Amino acid sequence: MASTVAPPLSLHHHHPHHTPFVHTPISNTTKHSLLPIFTPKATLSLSSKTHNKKTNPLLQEINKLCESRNLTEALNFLQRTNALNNAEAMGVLLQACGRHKDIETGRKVHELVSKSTQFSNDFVLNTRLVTMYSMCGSPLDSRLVFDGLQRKNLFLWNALVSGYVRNELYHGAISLFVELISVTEFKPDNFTLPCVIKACAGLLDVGLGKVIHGMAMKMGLISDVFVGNALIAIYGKCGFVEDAVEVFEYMPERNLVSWNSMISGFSENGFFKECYNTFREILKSEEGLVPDVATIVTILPICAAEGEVVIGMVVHSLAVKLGLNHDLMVNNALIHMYSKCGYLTEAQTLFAKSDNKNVVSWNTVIGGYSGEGNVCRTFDLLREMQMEPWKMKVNEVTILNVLQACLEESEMLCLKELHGYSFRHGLQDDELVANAFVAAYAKCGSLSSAEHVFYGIETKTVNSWNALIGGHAQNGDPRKALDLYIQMTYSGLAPDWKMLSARALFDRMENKILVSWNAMIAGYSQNALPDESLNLFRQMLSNGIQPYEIAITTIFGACSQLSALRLGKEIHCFTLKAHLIQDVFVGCSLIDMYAKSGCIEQSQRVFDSLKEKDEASWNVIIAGYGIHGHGNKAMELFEKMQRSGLKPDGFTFIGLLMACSHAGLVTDGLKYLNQMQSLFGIEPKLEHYACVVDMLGRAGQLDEALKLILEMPEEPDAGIWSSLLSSCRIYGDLDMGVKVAEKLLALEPDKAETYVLLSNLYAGSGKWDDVRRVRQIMKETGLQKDAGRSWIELGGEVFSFVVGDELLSESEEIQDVWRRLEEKIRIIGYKPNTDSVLHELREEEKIEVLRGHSEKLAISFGLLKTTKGATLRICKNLRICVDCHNAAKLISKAVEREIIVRDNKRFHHFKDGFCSCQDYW
DNA sequence: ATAGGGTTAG
Repeated sequence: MASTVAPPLSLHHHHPHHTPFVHTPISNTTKHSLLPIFTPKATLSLSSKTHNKKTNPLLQEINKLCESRNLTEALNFLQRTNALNNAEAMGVLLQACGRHKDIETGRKVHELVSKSTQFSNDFVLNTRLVTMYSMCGSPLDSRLVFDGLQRKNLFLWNALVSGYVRNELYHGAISLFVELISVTEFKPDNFTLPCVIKACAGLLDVGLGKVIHGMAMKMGLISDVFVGNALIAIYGKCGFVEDAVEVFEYMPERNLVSWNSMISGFSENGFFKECYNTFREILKSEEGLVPDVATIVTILPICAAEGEVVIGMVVHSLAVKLGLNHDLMVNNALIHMYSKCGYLTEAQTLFAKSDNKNVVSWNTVIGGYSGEGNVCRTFDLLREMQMEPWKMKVNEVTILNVLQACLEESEMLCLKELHGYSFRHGLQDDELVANAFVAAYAKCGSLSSAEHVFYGIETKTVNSWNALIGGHAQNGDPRKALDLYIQMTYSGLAPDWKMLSARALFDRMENKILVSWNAMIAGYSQNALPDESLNLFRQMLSNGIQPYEIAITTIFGACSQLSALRLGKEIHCFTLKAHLIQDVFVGCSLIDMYAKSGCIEQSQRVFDSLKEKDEASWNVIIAGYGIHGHGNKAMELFEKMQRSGLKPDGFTFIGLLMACSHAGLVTDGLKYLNQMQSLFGIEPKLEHYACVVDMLGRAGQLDEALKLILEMPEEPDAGIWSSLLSSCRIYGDLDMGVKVAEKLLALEPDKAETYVLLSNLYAGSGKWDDVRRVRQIMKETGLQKDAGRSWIELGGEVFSFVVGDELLSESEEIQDVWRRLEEKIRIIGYKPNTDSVLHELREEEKIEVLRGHSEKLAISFGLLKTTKGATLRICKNLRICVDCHNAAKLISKAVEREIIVRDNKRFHHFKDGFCSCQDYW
């Protein structure tokens, strides 16, 4: 976590990108005179009436009854006192009906009003009727009142339009507005426009918003605060912050709402520093602005999002000072802020102390615990919530928040329970809830459940599609995986699972297959997954749904997995056409895709083209150079990143340490591990230690690696031991290797990979008895090692080669190509290196085994199918062996081709007889 | 009489 917290409210200077948003106080002499000056037509002549209200005993009584929500009583009172003809009293009552959403009483009053000839044409009362109905959530009734009138005025039109907007009938509101300006004699005024602008905002239609903006200028209404505020709001919501700032800057008069709207707009668009600045300007403003509930409730989520608990606390104390902390929304926002910042105790205290709680309060406090994966506490609170005497009703946010807890620990049972629960509460069809379940099931490995929910969604949105595509991208195609799994069981690998139904098998799969058979499925999915994802993607397009950034990001992820460069390029073009290219997430995944497809230069180009670079953009390019073995370049970028004003985070260091590891930069790697904590205040996590252990191991410093494992504050996991074991194998340290293997097998007894490494370790030391023993164990337990496998993408199609593959129709041809190649490179020094053939075989047999290695097949096939000079890009599921590495170097020279091989860890660029890894991998 | 900004989830 960041160790430095900005001083409260005397905040950071502007970020270089954000400099346009500087608030300059408006000087009345300059800008003001350029603008048409708006003068309100209405004058204040109500003083006698308000006076009347205070002294008239009838009105006093009505007001009192309305205040205490006794609306029926108020109506009875009017009837008793024969005051039903008192327009003012009826008006007050209608207003109260609206305020308290009492449509029953409202209807009764309506009936009385419409019966009376005296009232039926009363503009004021009818306007109040229209408003009453819309406040009660029945804009249709408003419309009926409106349509029933012979004569209308602008007040009535405005009341109807605003009622439509209040009830989110945005299209309807805009239609009414069009009708108003085209067929009536009325001119929209400073009341009409804010409503219409809000309707545009509700539809996220900035285009129309700009049209209204233009109208406001022409009609001289632009200087109205309400119009200006509405414009600030729409621009902020639609991502047009610059326009919002412009409106704000040119407003001749501003009020607190204007400032609040600016904060909100900045926040919506991620300009958090500007939020604080604006907030600070409110506090020190010369007009004596005082923050209100809206201000507090807008600024707190920003502190929450940024983890700025110190600022949050300052806001908290300010709220107390202003007496706003008892407000429900403020209290909820405070609870949220504290829990998001990790101060759960404070959040809990505020929650417990407040005697005024609503669903949001409960949801927020639940969200605090679910966010940190506290399943028990989350479900306890959910139960507790419904035991409240007034039966707190759960809503879709409750489900979404509880769901979070299941996700953290992949709690499939909880997830299902929760799904059932949401059915019982009729929340299962909520768009967000349904999508969340698709994504959650997918994440927990249950793609079929995910699909089930997905196909049940009546109107699938972009997000529904994203959830399922994302699931496929992460887990592979579940149907095919299931088929594969059944095949496995029939081949005698897991006989006890044979009797189970296919569905139950699948349920077991979440825990078993994806973990235990991870390698096998990964091998399969690398072939099938991008197709599946892309099919869904195309289906989505043909359904007329425009992919958003997330879908694109997922597709790039799928391309990255396969090094499906052509596919990736296709989608790159698509993003250019769809104007999504400047999205930071898209940019980021694009950089990653190119890096993982072997085109680090393309990554750099995309990176350079990004107007806005965030931490993630830097992280991904640093990591990209890392897997390509360009350690120095990665370090250079790491320095540049800091100079650009961005702070490296945990992910940055993973990329950086990996880069050091691949390039053998041991000293630098150790330096960075130290600096992480001392200089940047980032606690190294297991992943970081894993990189360093890997780095030391690769460099042959096995003792150092072991020392680090034993000294690090976290419990080493299987990944770390496995990496050390693999280093022991490379450097032939049998003693340490055997000990490490023991550790590893205790942690993960079912992992074939461990046995293979161990067996290879024995083989490397010539201990063939032990090799046989290990292989026997594997046979008995039914564990199978992954076959070596390589892929090559040609013309958008993926060709896959398994070691010793003879099934391919071009098999003869390929072997022929290889024999000729072998002859060519023999002349320039190729000697088969049989050290990596870890079987008990005669030398000639070993050489024959070498010839069948999948990468050699893929290279041969690639040369056969491509034109002279074309670069070959090959993907391999395991580490490339010494012999293939040697051969590839020489081939690159002999046939003057660049060959790029991605193995399971990194890239090798073979060119002119050399490899980019400088034979260190 | 009619208007603008604001809490959880995404």
